[in-house]
Amino acid sequence: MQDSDNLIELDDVAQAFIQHFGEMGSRWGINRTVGQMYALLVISEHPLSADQLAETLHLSRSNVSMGIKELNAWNLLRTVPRSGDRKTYFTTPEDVWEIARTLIAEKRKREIDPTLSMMRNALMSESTPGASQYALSRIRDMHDLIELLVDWSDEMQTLQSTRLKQLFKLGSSVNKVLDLTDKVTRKK
Amino acid sequence: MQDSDNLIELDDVAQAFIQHFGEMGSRWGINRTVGQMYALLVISEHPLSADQLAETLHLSRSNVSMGIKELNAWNLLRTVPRSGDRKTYFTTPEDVWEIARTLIAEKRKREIDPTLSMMRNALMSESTPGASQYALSRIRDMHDLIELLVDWSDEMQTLQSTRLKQLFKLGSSVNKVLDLTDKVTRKK
DNA sequence: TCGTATTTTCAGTTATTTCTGAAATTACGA
DNA sequence: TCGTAATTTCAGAAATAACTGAAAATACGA
Repeated sequence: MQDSDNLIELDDVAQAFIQHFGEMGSRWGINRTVGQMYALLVISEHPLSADQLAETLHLSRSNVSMGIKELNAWNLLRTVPRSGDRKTYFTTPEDVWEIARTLIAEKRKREIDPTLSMMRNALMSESTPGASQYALSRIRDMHDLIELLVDWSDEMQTLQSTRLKQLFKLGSSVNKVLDLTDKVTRKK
Repeated sequence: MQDSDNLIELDDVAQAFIQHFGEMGSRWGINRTVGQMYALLVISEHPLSADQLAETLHLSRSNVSMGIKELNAWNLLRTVPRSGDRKTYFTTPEDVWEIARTLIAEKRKREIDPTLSMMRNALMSESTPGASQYALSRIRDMHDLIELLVDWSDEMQTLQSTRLKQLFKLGSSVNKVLDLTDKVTRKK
């Protein structure tokens, strides 16, 4: 079957959603077309083929191919095979919490870990003569803050979505719980 | 005093730190030179003039000017006037937690709020005929998740740094506290 | 295994962003 | 208030990123 892909019809809401993801793409560090592709896949009830993505979004087939590569590198796609059809169809995870987890993990890998390790490195060479003590202390502050957040985020990744939801809903009233914990654990 | 700015000497650690921020800049959605400028200011013990930034980092004066404008738009700079000197000198907040708070607030404003409001809009027009129910439900899921995180983040912003540190250190053992809270508050 | 539908690659083009020098503007000390 | 140091603006140049079509590679059904 070579060209019987049915073109996807986009209603106004879909149109706006896709366009927005395209425009925000640059701010989020992905390119326009990749943003649009993901947006379309998210709101599409059925898996789509690369051709359908290209046609619907008016992109070249090769552009879509690279976009898929990119999204795969981010672990953001699910592939759906169809028996008797050579094409591969793509969709996104149903659960938005799963998507969020993936995004956080991948962003961390790309945007944070390299920086952490660079800073760790700088702090190791503390012996290096000539390195400003002030600079090192700023770097240490930064390193420690980021490490704290990253470790915390790792632990959150292990919690179930329902638990996470509960925790986030709690918000700053955690404060009170902490007060309580303070008194209970009685760390001076 | 027109050209007696003393050039800043960069030791190896400083060099690596600055270069890294330059390279990561693109991933973080800022440009190379702005990243370098901020890195230098962070690890610099004393405030620096625009000329010093330009000289030290080998940037044109006009580029530095635009960089400062950008960093100001992000609320990431402190301006230090010097009596008897027309130049303005720049530095960053000392407290890395303050910097983090600012970054989070500004990123949210630029990268999340617009999306939230677009989605809210889509959900309002629920009456709009022709809009796919499936799409709307995915948008609602996404909206609710992001709103939850954003609201939580807002509340965190109100906590003191020490409290935040405590909370993040607690990590997933919050789980246990939650169990406890569950039992205490006895919400079915 | 063969033939072809499907996907990927990549060199070249187009679009976008970043950076610069020169000119205009601002603002401060004398 | 004047003169000039300091800063900003901006049009064009340079660098980077995104996108395309054509050709190569892959892989699946028959």
